[in-house]
Amino acid sequence: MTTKQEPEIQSELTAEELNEQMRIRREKMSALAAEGIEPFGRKYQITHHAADITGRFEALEGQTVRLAGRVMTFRGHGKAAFAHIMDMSGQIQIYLRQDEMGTNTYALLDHLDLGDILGIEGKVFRTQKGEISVRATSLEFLAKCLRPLPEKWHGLKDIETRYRQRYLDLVVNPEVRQTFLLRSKTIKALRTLLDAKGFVEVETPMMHPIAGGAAARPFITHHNALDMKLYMRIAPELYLKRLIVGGFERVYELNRVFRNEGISIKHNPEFTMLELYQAYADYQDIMKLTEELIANVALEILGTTKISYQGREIDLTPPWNRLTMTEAVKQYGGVDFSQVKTIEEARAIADNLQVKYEPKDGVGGILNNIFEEVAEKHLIQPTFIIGHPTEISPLAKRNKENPDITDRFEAFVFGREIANGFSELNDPIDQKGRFLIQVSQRESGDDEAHMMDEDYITALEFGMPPTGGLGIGIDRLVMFLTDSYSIRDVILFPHMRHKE
RNA sequence: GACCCACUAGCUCAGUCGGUAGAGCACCUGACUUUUAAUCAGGGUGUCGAUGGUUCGAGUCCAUCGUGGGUCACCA
Repeated sequence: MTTKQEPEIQSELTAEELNEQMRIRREKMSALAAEGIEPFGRKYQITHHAADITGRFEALEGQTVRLAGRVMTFRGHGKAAFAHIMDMSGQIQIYLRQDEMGTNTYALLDHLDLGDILGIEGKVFRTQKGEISVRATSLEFLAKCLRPLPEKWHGLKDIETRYRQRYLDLVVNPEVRQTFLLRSKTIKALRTLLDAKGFVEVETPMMHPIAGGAAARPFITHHNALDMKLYMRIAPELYLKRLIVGGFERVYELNRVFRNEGISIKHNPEFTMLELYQAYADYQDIMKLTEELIANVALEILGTTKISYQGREIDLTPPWNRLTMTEAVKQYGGVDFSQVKTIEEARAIADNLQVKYEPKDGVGGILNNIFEEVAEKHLIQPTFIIGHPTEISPLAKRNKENPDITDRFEAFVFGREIANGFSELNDPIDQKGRFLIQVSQRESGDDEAHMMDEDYITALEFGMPPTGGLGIGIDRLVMFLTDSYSIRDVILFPHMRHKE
């Protein structure tokens, strides 16, 4: 005879693992259960949020309301008590009296802890000190909080804990909540603006057989059933342009891309990008669209196009300044690159300015390095840099007058690239040639060079209309709009090393 | 990847010259029916990030490691 053996599950923490406060909270939880009250309750129908009550006090005074939220403060006064509870909208004070709630219900407060989530029913009133409050008639435990919350006055400051346990950050640091609400509004505003212009939002693959559309190292994964290598996308560009070939004239995708690169205050391995493509437009049209989009989002979210970032005033009002890369290098580096024809001349100028370059860099690559070194940091006010070398722009259309540069722009704010766009290269012969150059660079060790994408060339051979395209780094945009120093402050769960 | 900084109670932080581990909030006990950083009386709850080393003695000095942050490199 065999008996089914239940595996012994060690789900509860041992007494040694619990500190005093956690132990006491668990005891209170057990005490509630012993009285037949579920410490982790069920559905609670609310009638109002905290801000509804404080905002419409005159209309609601004396009326019965139901609200729910987390207990943030508690002040006991014997047979009466005050608490603040916080919901999505904010906080409101609750006044509890033994004679109004009944001795039994009031006694439940003995088992209450800061952080517990309660449902409260009561009447709206104003205290003698003038605070709009709810006079509780009943109380329900919706979730017991078994761990002590961070301190009410100083909040949670430890950066590691704030990122690893973002929920705590959100509970105790109201400005963090604001930042992420603003992020959500920014993304919504962008969608609304684009939808109004006839752009269609699409979803293209995040797992690519060939990682294209940008110069970056990809994350590599594996499909078991097909036994094939896949790359997490570094950009949706080549798929979105296939849709332009297919007749979608205005498309956009606003979602995550993944780049296997370093982490910094400006870089997270996964970040959010808006990419859009507009058929029959060129980079000039897209520049106008870019400044209009960003200015309108700021207006929508902040009510102004003049923002303050890290103590600097930044005016996002269109039109933004436009400067060619060569002009920028002349203005900020004092060197005239317009007449440079040979690699030797370019290297000499770079050496003179102590700007580094690699053997693979041509005249255009060196110009770009110099630009980044001498000019970028000066571009505080919104500026479009245009006329990027063809060498560093393998997907952009050549300029009609000068085939060595492209009809491309990058938008800089506070010295940081915030957008990148160009007239798309729709000539399949030229595109194949550019890919071949990339492939040879890749073979000589540049693992950020493009891979050959024959299928994309085939798509172009069917004919892609002249098209303007744009990419906007949404995290960086949100950083500006929320005056956030680090990209981690606008990403809910930034990348962290696995602990333990 | 290099360099610099941080890591002490649940949280925010002190900790002198190497000599028994501290404060505020939170928590516990008691009082209190309009408080709001409630107040009053009492109570320190700790693997000082980890491991070695020096020393009679290490939170403190040294080394290595871990995690996080910053600067640089990298990332057009």
